[in-house]
Amino acid sequence: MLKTAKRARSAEDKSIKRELILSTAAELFDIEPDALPTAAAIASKSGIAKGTVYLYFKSKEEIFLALLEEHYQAWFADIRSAITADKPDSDEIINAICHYIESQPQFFQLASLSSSIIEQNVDSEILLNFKQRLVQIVTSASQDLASRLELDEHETCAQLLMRSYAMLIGLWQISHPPEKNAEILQDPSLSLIQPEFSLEARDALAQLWHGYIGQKGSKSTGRFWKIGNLFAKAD
Amino acid sequence: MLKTAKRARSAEDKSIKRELILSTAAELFDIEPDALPTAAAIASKSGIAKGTVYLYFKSKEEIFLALLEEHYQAWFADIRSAITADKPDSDEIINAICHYIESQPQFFQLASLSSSIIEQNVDSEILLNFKQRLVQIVTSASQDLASRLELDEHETCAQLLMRSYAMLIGLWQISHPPEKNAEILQDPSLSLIQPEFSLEARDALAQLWHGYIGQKGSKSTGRFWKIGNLFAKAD
Amino acid sequence: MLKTAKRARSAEDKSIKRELILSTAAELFDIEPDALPTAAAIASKSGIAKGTVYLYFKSKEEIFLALLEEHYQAWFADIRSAITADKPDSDEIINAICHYIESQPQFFQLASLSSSIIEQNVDSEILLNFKQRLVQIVTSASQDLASRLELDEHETCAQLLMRSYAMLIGLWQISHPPEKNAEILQDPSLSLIQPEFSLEARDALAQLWHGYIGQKGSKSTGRFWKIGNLFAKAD
Amino acid sequence: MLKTAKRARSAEDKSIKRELILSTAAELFDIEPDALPTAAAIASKSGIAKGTVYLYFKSKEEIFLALLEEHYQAWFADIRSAITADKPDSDEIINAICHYIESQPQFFQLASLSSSIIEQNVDSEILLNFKQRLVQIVTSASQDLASRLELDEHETCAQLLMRSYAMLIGLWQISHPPEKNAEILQDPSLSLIQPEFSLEARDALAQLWHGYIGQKGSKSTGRFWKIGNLFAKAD
DNA sequence: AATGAATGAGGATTCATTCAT
DNA sequence: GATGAATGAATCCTCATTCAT
Repeated sequence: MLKTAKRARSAEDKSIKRELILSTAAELFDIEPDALPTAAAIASKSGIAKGTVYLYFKSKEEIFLALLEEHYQAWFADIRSAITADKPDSDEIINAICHYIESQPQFFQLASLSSSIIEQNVDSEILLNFKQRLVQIVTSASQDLASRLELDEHETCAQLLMRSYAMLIGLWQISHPPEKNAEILQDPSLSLIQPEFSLEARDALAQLWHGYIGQKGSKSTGRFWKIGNLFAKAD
Repeated sequence: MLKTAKRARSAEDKSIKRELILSTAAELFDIEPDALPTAAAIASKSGIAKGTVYLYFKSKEEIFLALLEEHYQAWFADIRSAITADKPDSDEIINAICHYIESQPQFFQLASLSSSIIEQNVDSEILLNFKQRLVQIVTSASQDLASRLELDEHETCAQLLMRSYAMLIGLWQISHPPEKNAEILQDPSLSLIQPEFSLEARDALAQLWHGYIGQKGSKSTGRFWKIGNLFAKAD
Repeated sequence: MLKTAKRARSAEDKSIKRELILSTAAELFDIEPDALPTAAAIASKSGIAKGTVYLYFKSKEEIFLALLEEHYQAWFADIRSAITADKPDSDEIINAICHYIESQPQFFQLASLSSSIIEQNVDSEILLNFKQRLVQIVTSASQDLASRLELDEHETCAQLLMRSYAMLIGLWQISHPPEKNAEILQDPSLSLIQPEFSLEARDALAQLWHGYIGQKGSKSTGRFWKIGNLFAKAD
Repeated sequence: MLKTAKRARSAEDKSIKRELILSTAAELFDIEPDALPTAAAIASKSGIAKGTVYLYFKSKEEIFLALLEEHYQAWFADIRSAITADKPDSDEIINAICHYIESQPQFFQLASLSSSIIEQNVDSEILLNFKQRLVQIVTSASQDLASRLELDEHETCAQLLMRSYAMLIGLWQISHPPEKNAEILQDPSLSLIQPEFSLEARDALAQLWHGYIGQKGSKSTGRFWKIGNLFAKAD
């Protein structure tokens, strides 16, 4: 009993320490969001030895991959919980999608470094596992969403979510230049290629989803969807 | 190892040398597309001295910003030239958009490093100028496109192009993991979150543009557009 | 005649250009007095081509050696002209010595880089010539001073000047930390090892010269010197 | 190439390694006294990795600042220990001052680079701390010296030491041209402005201290001092 | 498990000087 | 004489990761 208790507590300790590393990494990244904090900084700020960090993560980037995974999970959870109506209209969905991104700017800031920096330095297998879990998350959310929308094809729903993600991450990168240059690039002459994220995101998503409804939904009666203003003319 | 004229006195000579640096940088980046080649490699492969590179570009990243600008220009030129019909339908436009991206994978590979790496290390003012020129390019192309489509609002057209770009860059990053991990991530279980770029891009663009037509075009007679299959129901 | 005229003007042109280089170098050094300006900066600011600079000076440091020589000349000229009285007292002499140093801070700023930086990169022969001319300047000034003081041994006078110079250059270096650190080193706790130059210089010189009078002057009647306050007790 | 204990865990081990770096830096500087050795050279000659050097010192210049501090400490210690007599005369003091400088030419060679090179590249705070410790050393030595001389004003004593230092560092720079030019500058025509250090230093110091006694000491009975030859006439 | 000392590969950039034009 | 394009040596420091303790 003692041993299990001890083991259990030890496992808990481990988990706590892991979370400590993650949260410290997150904090530091928030302070300087244009680059991943150094392993030394994470160790020192969390009060853990550098070597210890590497007992919990095989590489620095793995820390941020884990952080990113938490964000993906939280994002989809947020989407699911935000869609309260049984038959949400597109505005509701879009709001749900944007809510977490806007309230947790770290998410997309990190996601924007994913392909260029993080994935470069993560063990292939770890990355595969990460992506497979991600598929689960997306799939599960899509099924949920599809059922709420009383749609049969949850794959299409998943695809729509992925396209939304792609569009959003693209818009994020366009609209968030490195802090160092942020000020000078505020210039209004650039508004076309550097839009304000929130507005543009919602509008662009509405367009994308409208296209979806136009393509796929038109075959249906359209009753499934309470179409928001933007979509009013689509019928 | 190429030997050019000993000294570039004329503006033309200088331009040639500048292009030599750019093309060498491009070549090297093609060989290892996950990171920018080193300044030393670029110099040595061009057959010029390291210091000379810095006569033509203030930093290594500026080389790649210039390369990227060439790609943007070529892209929009390609789009404009590919749209031959007076009143192109959406398929034609989408094909035009995708053509250059597909035939010049370097373009998006580089563009994906733009915000995370290139813009970080480029002088603010240079970056501002670059972006202002980019606005010109986009604006000009939008006006051209709008006139061909007999649309009044070229701003909307520009916006649509930007959204298309955002979506495409997002899809590119999703579908192109670092070479190092490419093989293991071929796993079909990941197809949802790692689609084949070309197909997905065209389909997603169609959806986006369809949404545009649905939203904006519905006000018009719709005769302006020869809507492709995907849009068949939109009439 | 034409030729000589031309030659003369050309020689004058040359001299003008040389002076232009020197004055530009001086200006730039004033702006950032902790390091020698670059050859490129001097060329560009003076509107002369980089290569041309090297037609007038064999190395960058030679420019500053020449500038330094001008300062030495001006300094000794200033000393001689400032000592108006026929039999100057020590205060007068000390004031004369300090006047130029205080009004031309560039002089000692440059002189402080002389042994560690300038002389390192100057051709041996040039340096020898420079120093030989310097000896002339010092000797001549000493003779003048000695005669005014009605002293026979001008060598001692020269030696005294050299010691004064050594003390002053040492004090200058102690009291002028690099600009970058100047603020933080203002701390009054450091006043002992970082005195205010002007006050300390005058006081220290007085002490040194008093020592001279004590040693050498005591043999004399003392009538040669109108001893200032500081020396009042020495009689 | 020396091999020390693999890892310096204890404070003592670390101190040993730190000293290893310092002594290696000193050795290399002795070999080429006109410039600071490179970080790579120090590392390689100590048999440790480059990165390790930066565990012990934040910058290369900090190494030499530390070395300089050791010299200052040793110098003042030497002065104090060399003055054995209870009431030392000025010769004794001057000998004490000169002894270390002459036996450790590295000291002044380094000190001559201090303001122009070392202090430029050292963190402000480090430099402040260094100087504050230096004040302590000087103060403590002055008090000791003042008490031995049965003088009340140890501040004056400190000031005198500082002036002596200033004079000596100035004389050192004048009399020690860069090795590269040393030979050609041996020319006897330059003896006036390039004296032999040891002789000139002692004589100049004597003069300075004599001036001190003349100014300050004259008020006293003079019995405190066994005045050497040079001062004989001052009474 | 934890530590933190040690590693050492890795790369951009500056700038005095030269020399082809 | 003038130019300014070309050169390329020279070097510091960071930081992810390992491994002896």
